[in-house]
This record gives sequence, C-alpha cells and structure tokens, in this order.
Amino acid sequence: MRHKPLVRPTRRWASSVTSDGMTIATFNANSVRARLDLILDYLAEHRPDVIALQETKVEDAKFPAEDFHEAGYNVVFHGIRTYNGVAIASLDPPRNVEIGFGDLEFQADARIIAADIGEVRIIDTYVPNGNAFGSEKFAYKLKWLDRFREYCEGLDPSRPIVWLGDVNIAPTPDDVYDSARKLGGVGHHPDEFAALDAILEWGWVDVFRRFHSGPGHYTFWDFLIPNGVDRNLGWRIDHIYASPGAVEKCVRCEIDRQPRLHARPSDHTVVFAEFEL
DNA sequence: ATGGTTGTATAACAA
Repeated sequence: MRHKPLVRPTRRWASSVTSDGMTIATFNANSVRARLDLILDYLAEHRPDVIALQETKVEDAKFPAEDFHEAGYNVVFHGIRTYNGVAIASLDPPRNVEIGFGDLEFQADARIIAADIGEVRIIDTYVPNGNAFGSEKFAYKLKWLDRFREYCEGLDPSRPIVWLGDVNIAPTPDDVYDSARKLGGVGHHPDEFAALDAILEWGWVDVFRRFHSGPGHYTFWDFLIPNGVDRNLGWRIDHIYASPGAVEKCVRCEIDRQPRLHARPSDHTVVFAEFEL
C-alpha cells in the first residue's frame, strides 16, 4: 500500500508568493466528513492560506486527509471518535505541529492543535461548550479556559501568532441575539467573560471588532430555532485573535454567511481575516 | 409549546 504522508510538501501557490498577504479562516464544521463537499467547495473558491477546523468528529485514522491533499492543501489533525476534534489545513506546509497543550493534561479531549505556517503560528481551539451553568461540563469549560490562559504564558507576544476557533463564548451584549435573556446561561455567563478576559490579558486582540461594531454579526445559528438564520437569531462565538506582534498586520476580518446557507450546513459559518504577513 | 435539528452511530448523547 502506498504511503500517505501526514504532511505533503506542496509548492507555494500564486496567492502566497505575491504580497497579497495571508488569509486565515476558521470553521466549526460539525463533522468534517459530513461537511467535506462544503469545505472542498469553499477551499476551491476562496483558496485561504489557512483554515482552522473544529468539531471534526473523527478519529485520526479516518480523517479524509487525501481529499485535502487533492485540493492542494496540507492538513494536520487531532481527533477522537464522535466528539470534538481539530484540524489545520494550509497551502504551505505546517512546521512545529503541537497536539494538545504540550503535556499530558487534557490530551484526550482533542481541542487544541498548533502549527507554524509561513512566519505565523496558528493556534486552533475548540473550547468546551459547557452544556449548562452549574453543570460539571461548565466547570470543565472554565478549567479548560484557565489551562489555555496558562498555555498562552509560554508564547512570545512579539511573534505573529493567531489564535482562532470556536470559543463558545459570546463576550459582549452585541455578540448574541438576546443578551438580556441569555445572560447567565452557557455561552454568555459572567464567569466565562472573566475566564476569557484573563486569557486576553496576554495581549490577544479580537480582530473582528477592529473592523465591525454593533450587534447582528453572528457566526453560529442554532439548528433548533426555526428560520434562525433568516431571523438572525445567532451568536458570535467563533473568533480570530491576533498577538500584539500580529494585530497591526491585520487588514480585514469578515464573517462569510454563505456556508451557513449551504445545503446540509454546519450550524456555524466561516470567519476569515487577512494579514499582511 | 420546556418543543425544535443534526451528527455519530445505531441507543443515547452532545451541541
């Protein structure tokens, strides 16, 4: 049987050779296999330099790596059966790939993967949902966020670093469709705001809010709400954060609603940012 | 209306 390398060397594509900069995207796929056609269509149309995926919901042996390779992308991934799972696909080959937090803690939950792409370090996270305030899973979410805060202490703020993914927190009243009603529930709880603030003290900047203000900019619309997308009953819980060394190089950040309007969509959509890197 | 949908995996569980 032919050997399939985890990382296939690819030549730089035209979009990377020119000074157009880097486009870095994030997408909670809600199963990479169920969303494979959608993802491949997106990559063919937009050719982002990097796309970070969450909720791949597949163990590594069954990850559809060859489909990414055929699309011209390298891909590294860390998954388990049924739940969670993260992946980074990129035009340029990833280097210094790190699975988990770099220790044995939280190894089994498959929620963080990092790699250098070009000169930028990409940190892709799937923050625990938390289920409900007061639950064991909510406590685990806060514990995980504190572990990530500690992880960030080991990073060099002067380096260009982009942290992105599903953070499962709508951090301000503008980031969820009915803040007054949602406040105190999972995803919009003061304990989560505090945990995120503690992480942001490192210097992370939510680049979407450098370019867009006010309510109504959402990245997730619950399947359970009838016509929730048309009614824009959503949450902005998929974020792209830049390090102090990268924030001034970010020239654009947008939410692309098209993937959420796709047939058989994820409940999330794509967010992307452009960096002069 | 304490509902509703989706994916995994094939019975519930997570979201």
